[in-house]
Amino acid sequence: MALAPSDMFCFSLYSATHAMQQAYRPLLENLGVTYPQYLVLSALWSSKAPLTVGGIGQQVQLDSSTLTPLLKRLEAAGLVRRSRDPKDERQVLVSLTDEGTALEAKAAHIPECILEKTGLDIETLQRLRSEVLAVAEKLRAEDD
Amino acid sequence: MALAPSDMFCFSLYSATHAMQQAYRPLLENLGVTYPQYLVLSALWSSKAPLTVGGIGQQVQLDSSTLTPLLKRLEAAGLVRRSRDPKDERQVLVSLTDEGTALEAKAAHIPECILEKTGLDIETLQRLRSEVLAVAEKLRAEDD
DNA sequence: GTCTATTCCTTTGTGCGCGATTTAATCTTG
DNA sequence: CAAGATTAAATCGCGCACAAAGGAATAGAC
Repeated sequence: MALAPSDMFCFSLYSATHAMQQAYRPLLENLGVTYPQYLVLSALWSSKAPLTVGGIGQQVQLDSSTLTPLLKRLEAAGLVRRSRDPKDERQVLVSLTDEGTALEAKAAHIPECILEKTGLDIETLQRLRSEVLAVAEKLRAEDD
Repeated sequence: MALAPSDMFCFSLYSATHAMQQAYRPLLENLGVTYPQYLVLSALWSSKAPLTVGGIGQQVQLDSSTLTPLLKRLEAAGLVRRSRDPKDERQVLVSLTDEGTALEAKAAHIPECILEKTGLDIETLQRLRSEVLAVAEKLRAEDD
């Protein structure tokens, strides 16, 4: 394709992200959720208290126009509840149902499966993660 | 969010890919194309001969169900032509119009803009690219 | 207290991205 | 050459992803 180095780097991210989601797909199919839904559930699993839509958005870097329909699908699947915060009726509190909480156990083996599929050791993965995340943050910072 | 290392790595890819597309957005807006459309055009720009839908798909790692509508939009924008290959009527040949060819010049500054936004030197970018691409290929190979 | 600005979420519209299926052309095998 | 298999695109349905616009609740300024 003869792209410039920066374009090639960006395409590698783009391409790897798709390959990564394909790797998750069969594992998540058993849980009946998509990769973005899994990210949202992960945020809820590691939070004792309910989270607002905006709070979830900060963690997964998605805005409410993406999250609202996604959360409605999770609600329709019986995994989360959505309710207005009585203290501030602008906010919507998202909490796990029993079924949503129980799903964490069924998802417990996923990270190890993914680790295996990458064929990398944890140290390399962590180094790459921090390098990639640094680029992401730099790009977002440039986005005046 | 307290993810496992492999999950954190995958999330970094996911997150960086979105940040990257946001970085391209203002640059591509001037050309009137999206990031995936830019990838398809890049493939055509560096090919002297017309490409088939499948050939483009190999380069950008997308299948025909994604490319067909994308190519129709590029055609509607007057940037490409689509025609059945007379040698093999199953295939569709995609070629650049004059306007599509001319767009390459208007896109010439993009890689340098992106390079600047990342704040990285070319060597680091190339190393990261090859590491990320290696993971992508490993994941796709695992996808029996 | 009222008026305005801000914040939070939702809605709408467009464009990916992909699994699954369909259609049409070509290849294969007997 | 005819019948079935294979290949290339297109189609359909669903779920992101995000810009832009809208509505409801709160916060701030006076």
